[in-house]
Amino acid sequence: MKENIYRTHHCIDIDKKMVGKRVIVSGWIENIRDHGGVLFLDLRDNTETLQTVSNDDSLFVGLAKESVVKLTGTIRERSKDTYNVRLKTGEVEMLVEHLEVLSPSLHELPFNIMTSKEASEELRLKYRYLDLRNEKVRDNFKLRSDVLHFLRNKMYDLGFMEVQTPILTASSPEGARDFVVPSRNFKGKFYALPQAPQIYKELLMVGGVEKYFQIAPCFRDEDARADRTLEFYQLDFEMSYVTEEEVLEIGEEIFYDTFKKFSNKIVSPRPFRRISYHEAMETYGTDKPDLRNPLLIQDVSEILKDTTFGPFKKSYIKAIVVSNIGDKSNSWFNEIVEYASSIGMPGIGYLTLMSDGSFKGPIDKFLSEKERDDLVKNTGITNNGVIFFIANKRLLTAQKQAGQIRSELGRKLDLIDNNRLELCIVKDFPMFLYDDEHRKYEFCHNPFSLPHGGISDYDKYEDVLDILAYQYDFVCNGNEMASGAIRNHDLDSLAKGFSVVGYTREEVEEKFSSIFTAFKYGCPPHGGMAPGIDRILMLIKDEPNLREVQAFPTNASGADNMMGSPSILTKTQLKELGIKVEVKKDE
RNA sequence: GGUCCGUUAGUCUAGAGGCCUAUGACGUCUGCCUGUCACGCAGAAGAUCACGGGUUCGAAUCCCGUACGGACCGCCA
Repeated sequence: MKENIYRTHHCIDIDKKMVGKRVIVSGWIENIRDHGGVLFLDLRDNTETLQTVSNDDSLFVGLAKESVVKLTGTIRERSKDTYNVRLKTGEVEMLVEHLEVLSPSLHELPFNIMTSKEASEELRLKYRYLDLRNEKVRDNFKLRSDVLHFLRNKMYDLGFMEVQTPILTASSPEGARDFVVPSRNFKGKFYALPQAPQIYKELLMVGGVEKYFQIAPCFRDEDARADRTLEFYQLDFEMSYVTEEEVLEIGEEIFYDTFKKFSNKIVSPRPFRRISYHEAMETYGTDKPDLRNPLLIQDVSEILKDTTFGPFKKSYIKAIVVSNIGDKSNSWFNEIVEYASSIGMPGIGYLTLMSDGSFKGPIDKFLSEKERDDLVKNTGITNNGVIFFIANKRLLTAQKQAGQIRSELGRKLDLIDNNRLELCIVKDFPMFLYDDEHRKYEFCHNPFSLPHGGISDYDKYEDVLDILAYQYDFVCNGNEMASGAIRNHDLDSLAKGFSVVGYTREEVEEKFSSIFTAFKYGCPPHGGMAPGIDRILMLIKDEPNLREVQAFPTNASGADNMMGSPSILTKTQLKELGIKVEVKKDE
């Protein structure tokens, strides 16, 4: 370590070899122990804690923990019986000759530094700088730094070029709400913060950057969740002249190598399983399946198509078979029923297969002999197993509810192996979904994705819902980790897609004029994706929420009580921007 | 926009209509202690039980509303 006026050494460098040397160290007072005649002061710096000692009762008087001090003294060996094996400096101590308070701390702290993770998140975020003094908290950011370093190196090694794209950009229709920034020079106009550098990276392809990447901040003005914050970072990349598989292989390398290097968990081997969106919805009831959960969803609509049980009639019926839980208590099953009710299911049927081959359960009396036989034959249920039935007249609802029941059963039965990182790739997303509520089509994912058959798909399929796109998500343990696509660079085809969701060609050309103009000058076929940095870190560190891996996050409502943001502007600021604020009072 | 959960000294927490003049631990302050290391011992201070209203003879405790915090649904191409 370089010497300066504050230190000749960091604590970590002080060991037996230093005995007899006069050193200067600076850092925080972690603790003071007064034994009457001998006093200990633990000094913590960025690297380690060092015990210092004085026989002068007056030297440490009035000092508050967490004050910043500079200590000058001589290193001496401790007697063997007072070694502290928990400190790397534990065989030595400093006999303090001089103490200088560089910056005192208040005597009473908002929380104990060493156990800050036990304090409420609200307090931790308000005093994040104190929280960060806890090495366990700071570890996440050391890891974040290491992962960013690793990813950046990897992208350079793979031949990608780092390009930084604007933070002040244009608001775009479709997608999430934009955060907007008023313009002073163009009164009444606004910049928007990027939800992702989507357009820019495609323009880079047009500009001849064949392999682009960026560790890009993304902003979305939507309500947060444990795994969703207003701003987050993506390893955004895009490549020219590639097929879907080639992009997926790069993605696999990034995820596999990163998890392998930084996590102790078992990482699923490459290649990751490819699962079509259709299969994911049918088998897992979600487009982000947790493959650690061994339970699978089966469709029994055909077997029960003539059922006499009212709630099953004319419905899509999904089944989940669980082995060996037939002897669970009534209250256990009641909890499942309650859970089903809590997610809006009118009820959930279940049957237990008894050793004599009969079923036990409230809906057994509605089954015909053939239905019973077919269920046993087709579902693979074994003695003492239970079939749960999830039925709904809408396919998507039946699938999603079955997915939620699958997750709940997995949790409740402790079927999730927390020591694994199970990755898969969900692909072949439909280009469009139908929004029942608003009675219109909408893009399933990204409007700029390429349909499998290009523009000809719009002629090939009578129903646009049948059009599949080169669109893919990387999923790990039930979390969406990355999203990407082979993009559509054919203007007619793009415009066709937008027309399905209700935009005229003119509107599209205007709203996306940059890309619609650029593509007229020769655009290489291209595709890419964007792994979420924060979620990768969250999984590696097993943190329950994203905020634990962000240095200064907002709270779950999007407010920052440390900085006081969002905040009001002064009248002068507003005037300069030409903005008048009218806050409607709720009545 | 909606649903659910929470809010008690600086911090974490006990508390289930009268045992509350509110428990314990940590922290803070004072004193004692020459080998501790989350030192120990003795003592002290520190809480309008988030706020407003209601029910009740009586509310930290039950009800309603508000604020704040969290999880989820909607939303997140």
